[in-house]
Amino acid sequence: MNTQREINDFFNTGYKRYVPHVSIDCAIFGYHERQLKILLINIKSVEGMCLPGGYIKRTETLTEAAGRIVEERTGIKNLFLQQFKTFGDPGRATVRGMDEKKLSKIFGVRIEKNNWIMDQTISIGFYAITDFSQVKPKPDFMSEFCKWYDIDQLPHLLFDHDEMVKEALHTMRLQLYHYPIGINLLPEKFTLTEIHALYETLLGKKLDIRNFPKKLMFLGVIKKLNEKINIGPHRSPFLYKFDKVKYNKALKEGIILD
Amino acid sequence: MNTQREINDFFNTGYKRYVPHVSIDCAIFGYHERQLKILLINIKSVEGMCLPGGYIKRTETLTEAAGRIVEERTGIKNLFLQQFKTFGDPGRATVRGMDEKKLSKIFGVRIEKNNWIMDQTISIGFYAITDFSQVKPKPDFMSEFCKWYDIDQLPHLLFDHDEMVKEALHTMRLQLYHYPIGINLLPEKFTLTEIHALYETLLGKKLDIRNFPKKLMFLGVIKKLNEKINIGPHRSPFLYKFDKVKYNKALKEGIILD
DNA sequence: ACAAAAGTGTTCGATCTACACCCATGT
DNA sequence: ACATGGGTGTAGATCGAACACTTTTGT
Repeated sequence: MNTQREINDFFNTGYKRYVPHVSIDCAIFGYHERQLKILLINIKSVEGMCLPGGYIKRTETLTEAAGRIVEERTGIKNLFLQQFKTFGDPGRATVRGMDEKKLSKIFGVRIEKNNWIMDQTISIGFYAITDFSQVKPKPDFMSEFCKWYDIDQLPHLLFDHDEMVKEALHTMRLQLYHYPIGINLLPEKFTLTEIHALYETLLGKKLDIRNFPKKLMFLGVIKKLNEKINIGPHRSPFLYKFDKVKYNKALKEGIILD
Repeated sequence: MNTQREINDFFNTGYKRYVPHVSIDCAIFGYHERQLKILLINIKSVEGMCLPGGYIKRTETLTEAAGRIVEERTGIKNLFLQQFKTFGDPGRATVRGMDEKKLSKIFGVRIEKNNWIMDQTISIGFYAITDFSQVKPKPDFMSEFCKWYDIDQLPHLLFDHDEMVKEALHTMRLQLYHYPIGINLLPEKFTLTEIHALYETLLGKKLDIRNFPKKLMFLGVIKKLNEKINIGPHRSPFLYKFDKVKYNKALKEGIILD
């Protein structure tokens, strides 16, 4: 959605291609070297940031739509996506001082008060995680900025997106040991130290270095290789990789422990 | 929604009061004396059953809407309601042989192909549990039947409602020890045997009678009374009741064990 | 030899599971 | 006294948490 024509089409006839009144908002977490961030965008001429989102094409499943939205902002395909909650309280999406006149001006289209985009919207929350060092965030046509924010230095967000982030984080942390969320965040072969740092960062707490490998190996999604890597003036660590077979099984079914 | 006028209003101008393209479907579980059932309705002149559902008023929160839908079918207010998943795959709601002509005939209103009701809909799933012996199910204006079905003798359901039931059951069972779901299903004062039967039935598996009370007491949501009840030619069991304070706390926050 | 990071094993307590017998009550 | 359902305790296994020292490597 880059040309003016596409923008006009979106406002004028978008309701034919998209399901109106329903949107998807994505909490896209980014990890790299012990840092956890989240991708935020703004809305042109509106003060404040929010989660990237979009509408659902009438031909897409919800997960496909979320995947497309994530890909549009990050360029990354096939991320693991999880629906976490749907938000629809009345007034959730109102922004002070944002109306159809302002929008018309910003986007160069005549937008009426009854435009499909102006109506009440219910939003389905999805979360995903990727490696933020490999991502060049791309704003959508409605926004000027699209940037990674440190998870514990977030500004207050627009709409009900503070609550969305809270729920997304909570769900991600609950699921971390039940779904193989970690792939894509580490190189194909990685050390115990690396995956340990990853889990500590995602969970936001310390994990005992001696218990951690036991747990991971017990879950069975990673396996030790007979290979070491040279890391300079230190003992060379063994490499590990994800067990693709068990990993893909876990993606579909979750890791069931009882 | 009982008079013809209300029905006309619903099809003609319902989109003004309700959020179009979004519905709520409720898996209403019913428990009584070791039986677990679920409430199903039909759609006039359509073969097959499905979950009761409805639209969201523009002034309601999602949970309020779900509560109203549950109340309309059961007469019970203030049930514990939990959102479990949102469903929106394209084609999820198509029924063979159901079109605007047939609907027009059934409801005595002219319904055009572009009526708001005919468009693609995304549905938010909620579950609730009540005591089915206290409920006289009421069909809605679209259906002739509204009945309790035994959970393990369910027919195949319309739309994607087989999957909804599966997900609802799964979520309910996961949450059973984390939310105080059991109230409303037992008399105010109840015996260990009664609550034991309840949990076995909801979980669909045997629970050791000697370990079970320890767990429940440990969770702290019930407390033993210094009272017994006479049950005929047998030893008189003690009575228990829910600890309202801890119960309400758990309703809001969930029961956190770690 | 030293600095830096990797790697590893054991103990303790908590929790879960399995299991069988005596008690209270009304007829 | 008997039939019926109510109620209770313990031992063993498993799981999770806590904890400190030795090994490897390059300089």
